Amino acid sequence: MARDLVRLSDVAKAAGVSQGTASNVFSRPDLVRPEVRERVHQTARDLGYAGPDPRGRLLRAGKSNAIGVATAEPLSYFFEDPFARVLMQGISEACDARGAGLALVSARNSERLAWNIQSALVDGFVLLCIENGEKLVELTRERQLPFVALALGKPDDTISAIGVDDYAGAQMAARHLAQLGHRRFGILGLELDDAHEGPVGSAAIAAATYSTSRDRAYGYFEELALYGIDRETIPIYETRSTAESVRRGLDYILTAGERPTAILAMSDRVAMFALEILAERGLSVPEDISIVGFDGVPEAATVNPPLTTVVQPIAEIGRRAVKTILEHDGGVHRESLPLELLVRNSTAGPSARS
Amino acid sequence: MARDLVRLSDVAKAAGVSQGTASNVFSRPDLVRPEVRERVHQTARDLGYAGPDPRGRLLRAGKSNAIGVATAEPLSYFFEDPFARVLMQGISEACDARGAGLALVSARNSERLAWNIQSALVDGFVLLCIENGEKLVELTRERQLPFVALALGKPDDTISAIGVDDYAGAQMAARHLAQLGHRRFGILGLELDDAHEGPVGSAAIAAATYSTSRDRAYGYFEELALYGIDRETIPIYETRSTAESVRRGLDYILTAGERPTAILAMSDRVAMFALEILAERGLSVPEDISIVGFDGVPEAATVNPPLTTVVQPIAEIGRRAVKTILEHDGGVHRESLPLELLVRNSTAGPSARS
DNA sequence: GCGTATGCTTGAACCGATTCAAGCGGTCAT
DNA sequence: ATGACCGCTTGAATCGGTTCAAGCATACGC
Repeated sequence: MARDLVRLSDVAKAAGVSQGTASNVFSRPDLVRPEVRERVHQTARDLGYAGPDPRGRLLRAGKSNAIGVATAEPLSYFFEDPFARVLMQGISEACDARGAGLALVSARNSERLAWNIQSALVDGFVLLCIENGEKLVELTRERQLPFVALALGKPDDTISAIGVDDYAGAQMAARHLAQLGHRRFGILGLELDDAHEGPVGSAAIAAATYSTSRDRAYGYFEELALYGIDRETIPIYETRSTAESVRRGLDYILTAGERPTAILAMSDRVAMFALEILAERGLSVPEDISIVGFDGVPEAATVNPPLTTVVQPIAEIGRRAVKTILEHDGGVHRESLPLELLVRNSTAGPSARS
Repeated sequence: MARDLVRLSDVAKAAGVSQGTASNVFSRPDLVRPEVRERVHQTARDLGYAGPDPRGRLLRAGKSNAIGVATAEPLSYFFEDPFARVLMQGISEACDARGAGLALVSARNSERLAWNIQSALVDGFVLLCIENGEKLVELTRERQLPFVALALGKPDDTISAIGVDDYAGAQMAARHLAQLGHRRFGILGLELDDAHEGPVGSAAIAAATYSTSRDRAYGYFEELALYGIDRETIPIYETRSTAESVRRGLDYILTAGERPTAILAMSDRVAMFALEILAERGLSVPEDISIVGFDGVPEAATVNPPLTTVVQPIAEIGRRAVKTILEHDGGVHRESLPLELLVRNSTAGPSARS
């Protein structure tokens, strides 16, 4: 009924103490004589006081004791996407441990996103730069709060960021396949620029907005070059991480030249779609074709066949991000975490029939 | 560097306008003459003003434009548990649509939980009462904000709640099995009270703290009674939703009397654990034994065999919860959503060999 | 030239707490 | 008896905005 009618000053007045004392009763009880303390508590109860309003406290204290995780995807992304989920587990673990709250910030349209970022009651941001990462960084920077970018597209030394060595990871994947004896490859890539899909050449890669895709591509190329494979002969298709997009990508890759015996996928998600589609077409993995993913999401272990992939320490990235925001409060902090190749059953040597 | 040094009043002073006007420049630009507006903006830029601080606005406006989702589980629960994830998808969808923010509130120990609830900057709470639900309700009630309880243990007409008709759902499950011809059952239950596990009888069920478990049990019983099955002959084991617990439950159920031909599980999670354990023991489902779950989480469709289950409109529950908080601001709002039996492959008629 | 409508701008009140220097009564040591 | 000190309480300042009634030009109609 009577919402928020009674405030600390009302309680103080009714109990016959100063507001300062009343405040102490709730925030620093040991400073108040037990007798007075009890009287104030009783008065508060009688009046139906809801306890110190965090809004007032916030203004005074300055800190909201919560961190925000922002992305340009819809909010449900946090609960759906395998990568995001593992990341959030790391983040929430770190928040739990530090007693910090967690606010999810996002929006589809950029106007609302801007507003949400401006008005989020947090002490810092973790930025999930999946798509439209630069916009996100720009908006957050205006807020003048500490933030750390994850998987940022463009490397920008002026902002804190935590990431992985995409280049080295891609090399591991390529090396694994090359050592298995593969010589004909196809690449299922991620977005190089916003809203694009299709076959791409070296030029497009060099001009990529997102360094993640570019670095992975270069890692593949450089490693394969050691085995005498010319990058120009490798079909590469930029997908949009949807089943349909991967289907088109596979079509292209499998028919662009002589059929590859191995596929390098830039994410587990893409690799898993590819697995399904290959099965539909009667191609068996790894007998007919090998495939290696990237990311190391949990689902990759349970698909059929279990996916060989380059695993990122996803949860650890999340933990470090929180730590960075809460502790490294001052300057720029950049960190690159190691990657690891996890060989499962989606890769094998090229068989005679290929 | 210079953090938060410049405030609206500084900008106003520097630009030679009143603070009121400066405020309008940012919040209601159309009220200010373009020329002045531009001058203020320019001054703000020169001074490095970060824009109106949400803390100040919050205090004045009263609304934080965010809802909190609280539970007594650790924060990572939101990203791990299948039920919670689908629920959060519904919640986040509704928040997105209304432009509301989302804050996750939780803590393992109840002291911290209390603090987190008291200090959360939100306009209302959705309470995920999994465990320790009453404590959660009590803490939230003190805050005097609108809230709605989900899956509340004890029915309490004085609080808003959204749930499902557990009783009817359980009936559907039991009826399905009975009509298939089953006459010997075992029940894998959920918690009746905190921190308990083991075989239970009618008395314990009647005295349950959590109505969810009780209602489901009664639904099973009443329906089976129609087929002449005495509830006292049905072994029922209260599990704790872990693999080990389910293993012990299964041990009990399978050996308490003549082996059942069908198992009624009070959650998909429990049913899925049971599926694994039965497979280990060489019992095939549904040939040797049928099993039906409860909840309808997405994973239930992909296990082997796909699980017959009673599906809850989980995401819809989430959506309605948000709607209730944001719109039904005043009184108590109680709602019960319909359940549906989804027959997949974990159930069949009892075979000759059983 | 006068009254009035129009359109910005101002100044002050207010949102709900926390904090801290100063005050005050009483105790203790000398 | 005096001064130092202790423990609790007070009052006022502060946090950073928003809002609204009132004020002040300027332009307009007649």
